[in-house]
Amino acid sequence: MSHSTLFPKDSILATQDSELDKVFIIVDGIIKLYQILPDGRRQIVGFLGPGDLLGSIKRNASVHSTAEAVTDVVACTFERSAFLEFLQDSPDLLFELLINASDEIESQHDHVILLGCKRPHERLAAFLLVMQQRWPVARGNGESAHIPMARADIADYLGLTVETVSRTFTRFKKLGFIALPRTNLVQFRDLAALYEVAGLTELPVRGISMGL
Amino acid sequence: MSHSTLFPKDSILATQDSELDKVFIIVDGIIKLYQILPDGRRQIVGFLGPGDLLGSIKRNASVHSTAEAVTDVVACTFERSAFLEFLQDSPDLLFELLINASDEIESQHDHVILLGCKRPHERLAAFLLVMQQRWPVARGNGESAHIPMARADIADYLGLTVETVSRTFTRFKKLGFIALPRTNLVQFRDLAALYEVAGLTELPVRGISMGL
DNA sequence: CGGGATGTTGAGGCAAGTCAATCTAAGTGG
DNA sequence: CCACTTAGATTGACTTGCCTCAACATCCCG
Repeated sequence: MSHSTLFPKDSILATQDSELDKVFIIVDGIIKLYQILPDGRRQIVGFLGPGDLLGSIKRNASVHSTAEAVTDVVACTFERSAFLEFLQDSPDLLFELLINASDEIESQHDHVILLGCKRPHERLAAFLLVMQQRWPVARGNGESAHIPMARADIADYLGLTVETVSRTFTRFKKLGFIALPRTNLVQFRDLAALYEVAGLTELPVRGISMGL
Repeated sequence: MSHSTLFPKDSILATQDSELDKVFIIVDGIIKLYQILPDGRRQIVGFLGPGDLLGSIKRNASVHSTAEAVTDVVACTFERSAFLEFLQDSPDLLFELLINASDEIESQHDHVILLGCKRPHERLAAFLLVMQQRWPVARGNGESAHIPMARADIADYLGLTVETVSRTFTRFKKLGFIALPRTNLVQFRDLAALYEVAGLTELPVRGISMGL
């Protein structure tokens, strides 16, 4: 009924505006969901990780975003038709999915607010804090987060340029908020300050994400 | 089990971060959903109109956005508990809601893309075109749209200032794309040009919106 | 017919984008 | 194992589009 598949880094799991007759549950790795405008501008609408769901529930299964593996990804693959049949027989799961979809709508609202009225340093601070909580990784001595995506990905997610993202990282370093032993390893030196900058008192607790 | 209520213009149907034990189905009028940051910045995350649904499905029914009537609103009101019971007994409706939630996620993706990488005139053009299709109103001689919300609402929805919105309206007038007999009546003079500017070939067809 | 709220227009500043150069890290092949 | 290559990240100089601030116009509503 389902089987596990390995998608190597940079491989495409689904393409913008094309049919997709599969539903994936991410087991390991990170996926980015993005759309590209005709002139090349790109917006990443979200990231998916272990436990998250990728695929359209709708009958006409056209997918609106491209899903690309940021790291090697292991995903559990279902045929969409089989997945839908299974759904028909278990209203509990159906309800569960609806709850998750509600959570996803809230997450997208957060993203809209981030893009609509926050400044670059607020955006990056919020991003780093969410990354830290969402996919905990092997930690060093203090609190730290592994950032699997490239600066360009962060930029396209936050609605900024790579240069601005890079400068903001440097600013955070100079302010003593973080340390950057490697480009993709953030060590938190002053979490309180980051929460302050991000305009958050606590991080929202949400269920699994649904990517489509 | 349910009853119709009139909410006068500017009245609040739900408040950010407070409990809401009701579920509304909008019968008439327009509602704006927004969040306000501690320092007063506001982002409108969406508008709801006839047929759209307002309220949380989750058990812990905390609402994350404020819902305010842009015009006089007539809404069909359900107790959330009763609504949930009714849902339990009709998996078809449950599935229907899941489809609508998927649509809503796509709409929010569109909004994210608009805020993340589009320029002011592209944002306004897209907004006007969506408004025209979404809630068709009594039309004049040519194609036109009634815009019930104030400039400040449009600005906060598009992530711009009122000044920029106003200037962009003026620009569209001068370019002959639209005419503005009244501030809230847009007559389309060159739809093709607006589609071009908005970067759209066709408008996405979506089901009802779900506001939470 | 006021008067306050809303919308428009103008002038100027600045934050973030653009362009360009440098630095770093990770491969790749001899 | 080390030189070479290349992609990614950082830093700097410059530009500009949108925001800010301010004045004025217009529209409602009492």
